Amino acid sequence: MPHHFIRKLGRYAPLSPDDEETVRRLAHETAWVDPNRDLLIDGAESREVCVVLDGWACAYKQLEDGRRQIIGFVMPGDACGAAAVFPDVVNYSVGTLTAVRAARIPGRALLATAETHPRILRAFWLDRLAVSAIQREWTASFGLYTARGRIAHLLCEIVTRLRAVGLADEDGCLLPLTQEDLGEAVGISTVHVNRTLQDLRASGLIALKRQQLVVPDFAALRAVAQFDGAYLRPVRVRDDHDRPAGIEPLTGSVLGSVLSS
Amino acid sequence: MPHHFIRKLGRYAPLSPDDEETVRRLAHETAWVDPNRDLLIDGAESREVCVVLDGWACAYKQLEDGRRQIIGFVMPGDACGAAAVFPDVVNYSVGTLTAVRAARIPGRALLATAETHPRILRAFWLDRLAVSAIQREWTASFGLYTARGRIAHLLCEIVTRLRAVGLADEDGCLLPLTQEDLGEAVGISTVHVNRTLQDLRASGLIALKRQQLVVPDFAALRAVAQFDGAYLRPVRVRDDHDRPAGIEPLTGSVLGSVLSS
DNA sequence: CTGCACGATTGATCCAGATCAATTCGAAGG
DNA sequence: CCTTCGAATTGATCTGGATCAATCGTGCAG
Repeated sequence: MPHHFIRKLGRYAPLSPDDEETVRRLAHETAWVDPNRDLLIDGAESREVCVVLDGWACAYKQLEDGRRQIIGFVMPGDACGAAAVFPDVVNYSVGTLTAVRAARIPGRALLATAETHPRILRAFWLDRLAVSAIQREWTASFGLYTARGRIAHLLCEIVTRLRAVGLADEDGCLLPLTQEDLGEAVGISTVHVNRTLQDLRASGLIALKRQQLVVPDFAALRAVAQFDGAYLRPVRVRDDHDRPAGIEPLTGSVLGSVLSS
Repeated sequence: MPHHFIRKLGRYAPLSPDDEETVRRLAHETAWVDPNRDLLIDGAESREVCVVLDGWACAYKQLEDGRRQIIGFVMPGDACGAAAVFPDVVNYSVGTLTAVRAARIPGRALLATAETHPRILRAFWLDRLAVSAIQREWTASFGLYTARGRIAHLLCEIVTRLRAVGLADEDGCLLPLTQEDLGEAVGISTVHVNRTLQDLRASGLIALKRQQLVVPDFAALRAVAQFDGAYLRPVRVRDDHDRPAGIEPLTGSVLGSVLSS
């Protein structure tokens, strides 16, 4: 079984066999969680990072009246919780959408590993930055596009992210979301999600049967969504020989002192 | 003249006089920038952090057809650019809304400082985390609330953030935004912004004349916006004596190795 | 096989907000 | 005082999407 978390991290920094083994050990203890359970609860203090290895979850905020807004999807290989490094109170929840196999990594263990495996930490941080970029993209998508565009945009994001972990092939992927989930994510009613999907289907942009999403012409869907996947591509960091004179790799003890303040 | 950047950082970590002096020196070289100029351009590579000391700017994304979406405001004391630590290509622009006094801190200088002044780095990071939290909040606000709620929510955010740097008093603040700016921020047409503001005024929730925003009853406005400012409050990080046994402050060289990969 | 439950689908109606088109106001400059 | 220009305001009309209310389809437990 491919390890989606390792594969994901590997996109951000080249991991040595030792790095990979270390990550595998960090996330070794896994457990299956039922659909519709919370992995992380709004307002709770979290000292560990939760890694989803299989299945889908979502970050969301919920109102007293029951309405909820999904603010991001957590897919195989994705991590969530605790701002990743600082023990902190999170101000959103993370709930499973399907059955999920998850690993909990104590912040302490992650930090200890960071000490000795800088590439792991780097990959982890870059992944967090990618999450921020996605969040910005959602904001823009909400403000600028109509239902059609928003859904198309979301589907582009999902396919692109799944491809990164090898869970989507050229022309589609598994999409274990109900139309209600989609609606809560893009901020439109279930009924309208249904009609919008029909519209996209009629335009030949997607096919969606059972939980199989097929995108016959990704470029066409991208055009509708005005989707530019650049924000999802791992940042290129220049090699050492490419670094301008004067910028030296730092060597002091930084992260530790920051945490202990 | 109060130094808003220092004041802002001081909220996240107690800064020693030396820390403060160091920040002051880092951000010493400032320049005034006209309104409607870009501090940061979408797609450009950035190796420095830009700190706004006075005036307002905004992060935004722009479409070919000219429409733009503001994805966040940059107010006195706020920093932007380059994911703060990693030299990187940014996928959004930052433009001034008013005249702005800004300082550019080379990533290199910031990192060197981080080495010797952990509290500064910590404050800086926590500030970045707060920005992420705000972004999540915007996503939720867009999906869940109607124009009235979104604008109320935005005003609550603005007042709360300005209070943190001493630029808002109990009952209001300066709001140097046009109705068009507001519209681009909450994803509503200018005309409707106008009508919504009138509505809020009629409800006695706000008064807005020239650029002065008055909020006679903040609690009432919060209620309309379902605004919970917890996400803007600096995270409490426990003191050393409060740390559970086994969690030691780390001391290895982490950040540097990460950057040099 | 039958009933059940949940998700997808459809139809009809209603409304928040967009869009288009003026008009008014206010501050700065001549 | 008069002009000008950007921003605020107002009115009229149009539409994307919400809402309410069924109905249909399908996998599943008894």
